[in-house]
Amino acid sequence: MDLGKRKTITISDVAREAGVSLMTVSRALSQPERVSAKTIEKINLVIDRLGFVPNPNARALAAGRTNVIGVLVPSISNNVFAEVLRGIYDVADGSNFQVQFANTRYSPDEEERIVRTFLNQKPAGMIVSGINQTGRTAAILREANCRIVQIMDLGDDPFDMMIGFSHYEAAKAATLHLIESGFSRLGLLAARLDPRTEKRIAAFKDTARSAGLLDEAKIITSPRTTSVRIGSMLAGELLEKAPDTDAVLCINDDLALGALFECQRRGVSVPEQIAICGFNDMEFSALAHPALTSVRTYREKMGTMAMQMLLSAIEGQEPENPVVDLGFEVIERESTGSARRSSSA
Amino acid sequence: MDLGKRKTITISDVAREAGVSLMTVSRALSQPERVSAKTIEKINLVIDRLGFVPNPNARALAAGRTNVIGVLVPSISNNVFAEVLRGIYDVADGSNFQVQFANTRYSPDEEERIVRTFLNQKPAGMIVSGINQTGRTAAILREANCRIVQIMDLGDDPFDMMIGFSHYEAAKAATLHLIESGFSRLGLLAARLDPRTEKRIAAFKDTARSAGLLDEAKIITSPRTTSVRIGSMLAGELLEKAPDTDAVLCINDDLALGALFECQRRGVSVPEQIAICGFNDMEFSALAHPALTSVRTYREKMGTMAMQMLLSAIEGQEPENPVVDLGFEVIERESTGSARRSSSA
DNA sequence: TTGACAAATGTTAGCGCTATCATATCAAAT
DNA sequence: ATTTGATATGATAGCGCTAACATTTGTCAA
Repeated sequence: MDLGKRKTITISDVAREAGVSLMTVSRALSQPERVSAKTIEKINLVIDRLGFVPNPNARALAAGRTNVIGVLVPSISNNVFAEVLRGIYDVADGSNFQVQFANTRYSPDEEERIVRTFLNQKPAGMIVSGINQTGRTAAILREANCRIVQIMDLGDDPFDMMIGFSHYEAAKAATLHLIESGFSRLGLLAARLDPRTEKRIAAFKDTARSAGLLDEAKIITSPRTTSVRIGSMLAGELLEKAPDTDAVLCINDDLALGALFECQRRGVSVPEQIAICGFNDMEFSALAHPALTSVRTYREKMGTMAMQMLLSAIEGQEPENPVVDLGFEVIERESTGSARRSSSA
Repeated sequence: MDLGKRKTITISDVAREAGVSLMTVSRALSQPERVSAKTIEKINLVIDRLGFVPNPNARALAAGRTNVIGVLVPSISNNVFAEVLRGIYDVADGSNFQVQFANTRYSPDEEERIVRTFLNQKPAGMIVSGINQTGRTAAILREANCRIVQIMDLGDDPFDMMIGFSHYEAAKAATLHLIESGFSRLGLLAARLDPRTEKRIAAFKDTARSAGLLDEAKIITSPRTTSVRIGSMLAGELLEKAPDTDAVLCINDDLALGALFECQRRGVSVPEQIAICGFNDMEFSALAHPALTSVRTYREKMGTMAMQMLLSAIEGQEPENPVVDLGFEVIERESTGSARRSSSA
């Protein structure tokens, strides 16, 4: 490896070679409309010949701002966030802005630390997950000298802009679907108890209670990270503790898939003996056998729209509505399909 | 939002308040061992009171280097890379280094562009995926003034350091497993034809051919992004075009899961009528019903080790061996389980 | 008490770029 | 020709920090 210090090519090298002042080169780079076409062409030729590339650090220092968009999500390995990130990157890659990403590992303290670090780099904008920041994090963000989009959830008091859906309403709709399908001995599987999961759990409990169908013994949770394995484990626990359960709401599709596999292993037929409803409608849910009922959420779209709102706002174009509700949809499939039929039979 | 420009607090503000010179503050921050304990304490008090945070751009500009580690992977939504990234972040989060991540979308040109951009920020190190960069990208990387780790694959001529496994050997082992299990009408499902996938395909073909079992009609591929859905589609195609197939190697576990679901939908029993072998041993493979045979690869470990090697090298500690082969393991499960039994029955 | 040496702190000069203001250039209008 | 008002370009002063060297302070032996 060449560790020798080839002299870095700077804007002044380009200026000298092109026979113009350094400021003209700087303008040619960042405000080309203020430089004559002839000069720009001349400069670009030199830039190509020298292989010049501007130093973003010097730029940031001199300008007092960057083209960085800071993105904070709780987890990187959770597919839900991976899809949101994909949406974010899809839009960012077509812009001049650079995404810088960090994961909080579901820790509010970590989140606060990262927010400070990011803000220090004078980002052009930030995307943060959820509405349950600590008071201090919230205070820092409200004072931040950049535009902010909160994603994944909805609330009354956005820092700036917000795009998400109501976890409570979505889980309520799923629970109602089970009830309306004729199931009455409702179970719940949940893992990774973050604020959004808790809202879904609350919705399930409230809705089941209202229908007189709440049985706390059928609620199985784990603080561990959600996964197919945990889904199998929780389902096993449910089937043993409360074998009379006739339908189970899984707080996400990983758990639902794990639950489906566990039922298959135990010879418990889905949906005849137990119905399964997932959450998020991940790709595999439609393909599983039996296909899994789930609540569709718009994860990639959340990412793209968040980024679009942010970029527009940075460029001075205020969104008509700073809070966007992407909604959700209960997608009924085989795994909750036959309750009415079998009970009416 | 407060868009007013509260004056930024700089190192000189801290120095003045603490009654020391600006350089002492700078040292207290980056080389505390060169400052007396008393002075450090005094400075830290002022830093806390003022809420000072160093400006990373100024730091980078003055020092001519950053604490950024650039990470390049082809895709963000592919679980395989998400797991590698998790490993990388796990190590990075415990260090002073900051990960900056970009995805090349499997495009060599995009990769070249991103490498240029990254290198411009004078990163402390880079992690790049694979060994199939374009000539120009390779040239740039070899000249780069930073340490580099290549991940995901293995090759003879590392830019600097390398950690991965042999895709060819792993797919060969999987194919041999099918052959040795007594299957003889071998199919292959593959999607997303990147260089590593191609190596696995080549290994399957070579190995099947050597055994006199290669049937090109049983090789079904798609250039589209790998997914459970594509797995189902390809499996459907295979079952229709070559219904005599008795075992299928899927180039990754997403495809294998899709194939399993498709077989279940069509009432084709696994492994009695067709055996399925996946690749990567994702979490769900062990849990599926029947459990999926797969080739275990060490994705998170690849991330953690890559980062550890990189950080050690940056700190001047050369690895004993710059090329690390993480190996693989064929994990035999139910989905390829009963060939010998059924054929001997 | 004095030198000698290390430890601690200070001074100075940039890093590569942009903001800001100043100046030059040029076409069109007088 | 001369004024005018844009348009294009230039000179200068930092942005906030660190490298490199310079100086001061402290510690110990003789």
